[in-house]
Amino acid sequence: MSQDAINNGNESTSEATCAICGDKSTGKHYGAISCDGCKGFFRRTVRKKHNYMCRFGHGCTVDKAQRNTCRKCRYDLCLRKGMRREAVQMERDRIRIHPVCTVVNDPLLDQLLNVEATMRQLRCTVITKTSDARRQATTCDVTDSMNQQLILMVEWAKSLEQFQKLSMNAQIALLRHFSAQHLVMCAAFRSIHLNDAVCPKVPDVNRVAARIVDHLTTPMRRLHMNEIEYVALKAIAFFDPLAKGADESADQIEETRQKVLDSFEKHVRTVSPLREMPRRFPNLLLLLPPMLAIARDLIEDVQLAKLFGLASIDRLMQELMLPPDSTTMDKNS
Amino acid sequence: MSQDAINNGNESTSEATCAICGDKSTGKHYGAISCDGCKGFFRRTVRKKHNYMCRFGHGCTVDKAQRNTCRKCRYDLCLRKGMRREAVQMERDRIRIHPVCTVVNDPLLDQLLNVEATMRQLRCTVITKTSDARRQATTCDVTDSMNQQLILMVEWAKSLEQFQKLSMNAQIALLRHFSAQHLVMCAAFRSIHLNDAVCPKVPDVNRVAARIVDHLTTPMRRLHMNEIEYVALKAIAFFDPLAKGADESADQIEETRQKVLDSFEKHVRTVSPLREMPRRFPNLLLLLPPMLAIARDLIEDVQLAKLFGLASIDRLMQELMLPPDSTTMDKNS
DNA sequence: TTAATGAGGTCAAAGGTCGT
DNA sequence: CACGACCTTTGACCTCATTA
Repeated sequence: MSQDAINNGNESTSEATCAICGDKSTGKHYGAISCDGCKGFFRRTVRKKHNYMCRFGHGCTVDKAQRNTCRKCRYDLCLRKGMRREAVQMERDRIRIHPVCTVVNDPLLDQLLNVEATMRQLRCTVITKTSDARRQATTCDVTDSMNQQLILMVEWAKSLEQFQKLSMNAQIALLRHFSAQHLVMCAAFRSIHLNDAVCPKVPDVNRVAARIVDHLTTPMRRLHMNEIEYVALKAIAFFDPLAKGADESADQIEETRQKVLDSFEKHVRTVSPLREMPRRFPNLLLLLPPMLAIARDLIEDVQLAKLFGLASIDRLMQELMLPPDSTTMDKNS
Repeated sequence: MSQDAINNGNESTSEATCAICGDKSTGKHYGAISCDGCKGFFRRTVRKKHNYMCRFGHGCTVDKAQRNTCRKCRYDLCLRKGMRREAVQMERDRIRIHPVCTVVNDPLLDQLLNVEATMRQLRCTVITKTSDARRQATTCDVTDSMNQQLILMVEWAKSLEQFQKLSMNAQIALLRHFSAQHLVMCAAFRSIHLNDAVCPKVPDVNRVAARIVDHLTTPMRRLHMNEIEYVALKAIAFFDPLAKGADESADQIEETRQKVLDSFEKHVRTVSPLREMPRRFPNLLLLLPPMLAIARDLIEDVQLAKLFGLASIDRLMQELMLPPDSTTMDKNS
């Protein structure tokens, strides 16, 4: 009887009781019978490489009520009771990729998204109108496609009230400054869900296309960049107070940029609020330098192509992508 | 049906509204839908065992504007709306061990700062050795100065263990990729505390110099960028996994970049955690695109200068700043 | 084949922080 | 010192692959 009582007592405590804090256990975790609390605590500690310090004398009681009072003593006890750091695995992929927030609550991002949707519809129209017949992908097609994109960019900008309010000079400056970046950014983002390359196999643009995929699309994919983040980043790149010729409106442009930046940051924090993906926001911003680099190479390519008469550079492309001093003797200017 | 309607009506307001004061709620706290203010107020009250008394007639209005007028009535309303004292837990372990730190506690940033200090000392040596006599600022002096900076950059990189661990190819790739950016970044940051321009008045480099001041130094000044932030940003720009030729070591480089990014972000949050300067961190990162743009212009200028024989391009500069295929028929190569 | 086990992840509601 | 906007941690409750 007494033996039974003693055995049962021992059994029931060790089987159903957390070896660390005495709470109800949910099985063996990382090598020790423990509760969900101590399990989670140990995993987070190992994953985040936490280093705790005891503010008292390393003799803190670790029970259900006080286990959160000192993390150092709790962690030490985890180890002493048999938990092993190696048993904690690498972080896995998310199970549910944020089913929430399909809707944006931010009016600014909302506006940008709406404009983007309008442009997407418009693109179909423009594209079918311009290159109606199915031809093989030639350099000509590529420049055609670029021209369409540039037309769309102008339309896109014009539908932004923040752009409308600017002086004509500033508007032109921003468009010129952004045009190549726009092409690159569009191509990169649109290729996220594609398996193959961005562009048709034209050797001339192939170099740029490959870099877009390697330097932009791949990182975007890795970051699971979504459309909201895309429109926000595009607006930040577009409203550049340093754009050549926009000096007088720089403050106004900067103000818009800061507003978008603010909404952008809030959004990213909401979508991936966790320590799960820290650095997500800065990493999205770090897409901008390579984007700029590729855009500049694209401009050089276009200049070269023009120089050798390899591409049909139309008026808009000339105006937007090539430096003003390179303008050919144009009667209209 | 009608009940449902009524409930839904109530729900929608009670979901987003603090049951105690009517402010915007942040969820359920201690048993009642409430705002952060009432949540904090209730916790402090319970933890500190406060006993309030109403100086009026126990009929005080508790709304967003007047909730701080009478603590007794606010507390009573908390209870009446469903908050439970038992839901407030005991004090936990501190999250932040380091209260305030004027000194950098981050080993990574510490390392970068130390290397920077060493380089500063070294610079004096190099400069006095190379341009010992006081000559007037000529194009030659400018290229001399650039050469010195490049030598320093190589030394700087070599003292970083994260750099030493890389393959030779990757090391060269990073140095080549960064050289022009290094010149621009150094110049920009060193000019923060200067009143006049960065460079001597040589027309050739004047264009770049002016842009450095306008596009980088001025924003840096406005952001009150400090040295820690400078070394961190420099490291982030330097460890670029997309550097041409560093592909095999890209993962290693990316890892270093992410570590610096992490420390950088933590630092900025510590130094200006305030509502005062939100967006400080992203704005520091947004210095990178203009930095890159100017660096590329600088390279073009150097190429032009070389083409017209205007500058003495020495071996190191040739190796680091000019594209590999532009190498002149050099006996040594 | 199914139930149990122990990895993983989720997210509401606790916690704490720190400029005002 | 209190307030409250903002950020982190906790742990009850899930999913999933492997195993008995």
